[in-house]
Amino acid sequence: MPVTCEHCNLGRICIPKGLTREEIESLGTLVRRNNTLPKGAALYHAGSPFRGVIAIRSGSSKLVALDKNGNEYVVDFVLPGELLGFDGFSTERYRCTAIALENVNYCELPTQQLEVLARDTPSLAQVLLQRSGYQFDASVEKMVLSRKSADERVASFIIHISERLRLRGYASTEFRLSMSREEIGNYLGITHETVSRLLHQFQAQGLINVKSKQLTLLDRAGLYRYCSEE
Amino acid sequence: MPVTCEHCNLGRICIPKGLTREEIESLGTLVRRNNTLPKGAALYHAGSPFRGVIAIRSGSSKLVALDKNGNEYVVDFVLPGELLGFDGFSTERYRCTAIALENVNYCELPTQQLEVLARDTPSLAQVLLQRSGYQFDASVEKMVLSRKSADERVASFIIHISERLRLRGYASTEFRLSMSREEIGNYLGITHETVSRLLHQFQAQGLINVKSKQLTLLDRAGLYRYCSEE
DNA sequence: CGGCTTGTTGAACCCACTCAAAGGTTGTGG
DNA sequence: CCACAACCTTTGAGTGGGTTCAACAAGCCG
Repeated sequence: MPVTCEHCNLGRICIPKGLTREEIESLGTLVRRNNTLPKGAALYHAGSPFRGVIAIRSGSSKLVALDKNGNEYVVDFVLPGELLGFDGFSTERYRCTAIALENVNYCELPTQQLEVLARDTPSLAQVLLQRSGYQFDASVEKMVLSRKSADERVASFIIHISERLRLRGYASTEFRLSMSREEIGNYLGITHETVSRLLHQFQAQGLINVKSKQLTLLDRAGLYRYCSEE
Repeated sequence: MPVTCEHCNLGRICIPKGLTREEIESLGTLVRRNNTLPKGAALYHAGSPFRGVIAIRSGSSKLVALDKNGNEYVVDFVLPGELLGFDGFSTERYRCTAIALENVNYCELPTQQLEVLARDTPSLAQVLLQRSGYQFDASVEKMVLSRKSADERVASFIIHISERLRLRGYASTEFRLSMSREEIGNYLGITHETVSRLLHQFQAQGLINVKSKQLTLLDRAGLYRYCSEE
């Protein structure tokens, strides 16, 4: 069976959601499917021209922004089945750099096609606007999180990753953190030492099990209690 | 002269930017113009159904999110000429509550019209996607800011407000901070005491002049030097 | 004018950072 | 397949920026 949008196992969560069968078929003819990149490679670079929206089929990625002093800021992680590229819509150039955290397989919906398609398929515009809105919602959550203490941040991070994996049909109580402690800390606005300390504190409390990058959720409710107690 | 989109002094920065004359005219027939709300009133409430996109014509507003404990988080300030409502696109319900910081006059582009219009006017979808993308860019900037020290945050805040006012044709070196110290601190992720201390430190250094809510920028370059020194 | 919200200033404290050093893991080349 | 190097992770001890708590001053509105 060919790898088409119609038969893709990401169908329910990727762009096609909300489109008719016909629309998905015409979408399928425009998408550049089955691209691969090795760990550490960039899906796109900050400042380069907007190419389109990308869907991660397998592997994962981080979205990093650089400030004028060259400091890296991890803005987001992208898990399998999730979209990226929304940081290129406003200025036609990407605001961030997207780096593969492990080997990735992805699909690309090029801009030119996107404009044509949005004209012929009004619901695609709706879907894209909706997805773009998700980004805003996510940024609100992150803002709220950035006012919390370090343990709340780490607890929320684990729960959040777990939820996102579950939503996409992956194991949600036992998974691999493909990013380093440094990257987690950068993302959460704390140091990697603090991340390490808290992961081991949670383990000592029997909430999780960590062995290097492998994580097992033992007591979701217990961990959840950390996510915004008074 | 009637208050139409075509003749609005916000034309260059509001939604119409990028649309043709004909498109602006048809937009004008759908927009609900010249609404007013008193200080403290809500333009919309978190959880209520998405009504559409709103453009502030005069006055200003804050966008606040509530967490499950009822804590308020100031997510953004909206100045005259700026748009709000993007927090409603993804779930069809607003994620945040928008409160007027002073009496506001605003225009509203209702959803139903928006869908009709997006079908007939592909470039409107483009414009909305672009505006939605701006929101993402802004959230990246905020994330970067949230890793900085308190003085960098306050300095950046002043510069940022000033820039936005300048962009829209208002005085950029002498203006009123329509929000309280508490709200600034909440927005920046620091306490109101720290905001107060830093404003007065900047004044002591001759960078600004503050008298209650009135602010004068004396040394933009000097202030800018705070915005991300090593 | 009086009461109330908002803003300012001081002093003590605490959480997360910094610095440092030891232990693990991963990948590469001999 | 082992050895080495580079990187990542863990753990400890001391420090500091911003918070907290508290008291007072200044606007603001009835």
